[in-house]
Amino acid sequence: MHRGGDRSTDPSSGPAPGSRGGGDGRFARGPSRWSSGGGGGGGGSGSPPHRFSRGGGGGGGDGGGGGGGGGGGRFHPYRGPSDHSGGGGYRGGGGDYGEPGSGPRHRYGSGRGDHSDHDNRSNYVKLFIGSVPRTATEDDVRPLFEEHGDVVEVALIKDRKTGEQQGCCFVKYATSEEAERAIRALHNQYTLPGAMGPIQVRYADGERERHGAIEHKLFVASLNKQATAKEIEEIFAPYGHVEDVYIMKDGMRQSRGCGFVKFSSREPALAAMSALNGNYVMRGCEQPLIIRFADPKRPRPGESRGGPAFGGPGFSPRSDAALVIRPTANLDEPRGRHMPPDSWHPSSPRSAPHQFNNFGSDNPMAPKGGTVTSSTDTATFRPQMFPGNGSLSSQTAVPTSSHMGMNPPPMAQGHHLGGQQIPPLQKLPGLPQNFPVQLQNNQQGQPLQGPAQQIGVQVPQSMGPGSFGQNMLSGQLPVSQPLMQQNASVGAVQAPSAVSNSIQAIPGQQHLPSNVAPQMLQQPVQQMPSQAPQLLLQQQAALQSSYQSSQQAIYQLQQQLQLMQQQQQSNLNHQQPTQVAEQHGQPVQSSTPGAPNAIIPSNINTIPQQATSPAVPLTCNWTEHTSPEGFKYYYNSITGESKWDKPEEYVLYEQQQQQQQQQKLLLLQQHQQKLAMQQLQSPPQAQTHPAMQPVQQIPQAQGQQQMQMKQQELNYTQLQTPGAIDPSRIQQVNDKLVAVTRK
DNA sequence: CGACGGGACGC
DNA sequence: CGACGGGACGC
Repeated sequence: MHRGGDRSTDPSSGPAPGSRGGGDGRFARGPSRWSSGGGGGGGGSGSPPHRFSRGGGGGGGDGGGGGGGGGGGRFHPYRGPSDHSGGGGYRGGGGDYGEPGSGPRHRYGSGRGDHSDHDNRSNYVKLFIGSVPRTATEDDVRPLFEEHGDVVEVALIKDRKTGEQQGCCFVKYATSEEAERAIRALHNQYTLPGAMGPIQVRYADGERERHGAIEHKLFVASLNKQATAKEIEEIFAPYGHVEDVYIMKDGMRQSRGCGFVKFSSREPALAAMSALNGNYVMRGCEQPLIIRFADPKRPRPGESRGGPAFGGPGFSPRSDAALVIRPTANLDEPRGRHMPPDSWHPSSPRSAPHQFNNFGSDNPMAPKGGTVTSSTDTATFRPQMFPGNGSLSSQTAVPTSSHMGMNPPPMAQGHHLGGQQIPPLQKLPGLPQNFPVQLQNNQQGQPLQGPAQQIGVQVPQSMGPGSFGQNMLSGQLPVSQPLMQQNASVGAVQAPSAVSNSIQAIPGQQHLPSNVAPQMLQQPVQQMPSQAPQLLLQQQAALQSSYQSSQQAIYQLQQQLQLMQQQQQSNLNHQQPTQVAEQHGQPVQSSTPGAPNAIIPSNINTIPQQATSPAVPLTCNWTEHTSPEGFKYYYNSITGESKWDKPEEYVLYEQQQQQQQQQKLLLLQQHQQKLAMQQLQSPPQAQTHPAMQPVQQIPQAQGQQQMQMKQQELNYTQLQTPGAIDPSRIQQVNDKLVAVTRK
């Protein structure tokens, strides 16, 4: 489906044949796992060479005899050096591959598998490895992968006719855990001798449906053209595991200022987008990042395979962009038609950041060579807020959709991000030069510029790879978990222990999945009475953490809700469809407040046609899916019917979900506010620094007041609308919450 | 403003 | 078996 060759027809994408000098520069570029278009970005300045000889490897280097050892003393980072039982393992060049030594699964028989046990096929996970030099031998490749699991097979792909190697190979592991580990550890991070670039490690065709079929790719624009992929990754890493970063380059291999960032799941992508889009200004840039879900790659004519046939659930979109492409039409396009395949590039009116345009971050660019520095000081991060002339007056008629709101439910996202229904921009009165908080970290002496109402806040880099991002990946919090605890647990992940775990494994940062500047790993609220700037930074970090956990937790909630939907839909017969309502102890039904909707016979779902009454459709037999081409459609699990148009029942269902979600968000965000206030109220001994006080505390105090006021107001607002909640109302409330929460 | 990576997926 | 109906980026 999506292999490197996709763009082979694009002449501009091809490198000038001779111009690259054999790629030596890239060879030395270092183990960044990120592709950076064609060119080496910052060049190999100072970055250590690819990791040929590694710790325990012994034979990692030139292969040759190294491989023959059968992995004897090979270090296995994933299970410790001493435990290598992979007996038999690999022998030199022979086709005789060892079986997974202690593999938990069935054996596949030695050598080739029969059709008789085709079941077992699925027990091996095949990876496709790209950027393998044609001259490479198995000895060159296998040791690399042995470090991350028991390699069942390495197969260099040869042209069937000519017998020439094709520059890629397959590696099979027995388990997807191993495969996943290898991908994370090796993709774009290791350059084989003679290769033009780092190896590409991904699930092979066919495996992709089982693993990693879904990509969650963000298109990111307004990047600093000097930025390296690594720096970009650091910006996004706090929101989740960044799988890949690609910087788009022009013919001269200069950055075009835009690129793609891939997450491994949707929530962190959303979280990152929500937090950064329109808010985060890279150093040297005048515009904040623009972030959207990437358009799907152009659907190539004739590619409908690659996924299960259309018509049922079970296949997955190639990109979340699908959610954006098509306006979710329940509001103004009830008879939504499906868009023709030509419209993959809807004119993309940007969700113009109505926020602040003047930020004093005209810092001189950092020297290119210094790509190592954390991007901590390379950006201005502007949390989203609304201008308030000091007093977030209650009626900040907040523009509802032109800005990247906090977290509109997925359906609403389409409106925001798709840009197809963006109302005319509302000019916000008095865009604050002084107000929102210049979140800067440049410690190089740039004073906080504005009046006293500025708070420096640290950019999210402080979290490190082991923080909540991964938490989110590893699993959702139990649905039944109370909100507060959820939130607490999110915060807990930020505990220093979680972070330091990742530290200790870093002798040289470059071998980590994601780099963390060590200095950033301090506990945000660490006690350090000595230096005022430190304290400032710590407070900043604390604020930032709060903000981030907000994002994270909220998106976890969204994820939960999605999960709940799915569960409700797929386990109709086994599950109480009313957990959500019960959880809140209050009816969420709009038209029937107080109705006993907590007791819904599950068989109501078997008669969806009659259930068109908005009364009680807490579940829905229709589920939303996305075709391989990225179009949404709807599938009825009972009738097997599928249709493009959004069924009425589903619309209602969505509205309910939205309301429920809104409730949760309100609760969560209120809690966030409390947390934030706590943080503000007890800053770590910062008061001893008179110079900092005016800057820090005045706005904080104001913020508290505002927050409290705002919270009351919000509560009120919510109380006013227990029944019919219309989407725009929800959005307004939500936006207000955003404004408050982020303060 | 801007949109996809070098080619490459065997038996 | 068979497969997408019309128009189409204009201020």
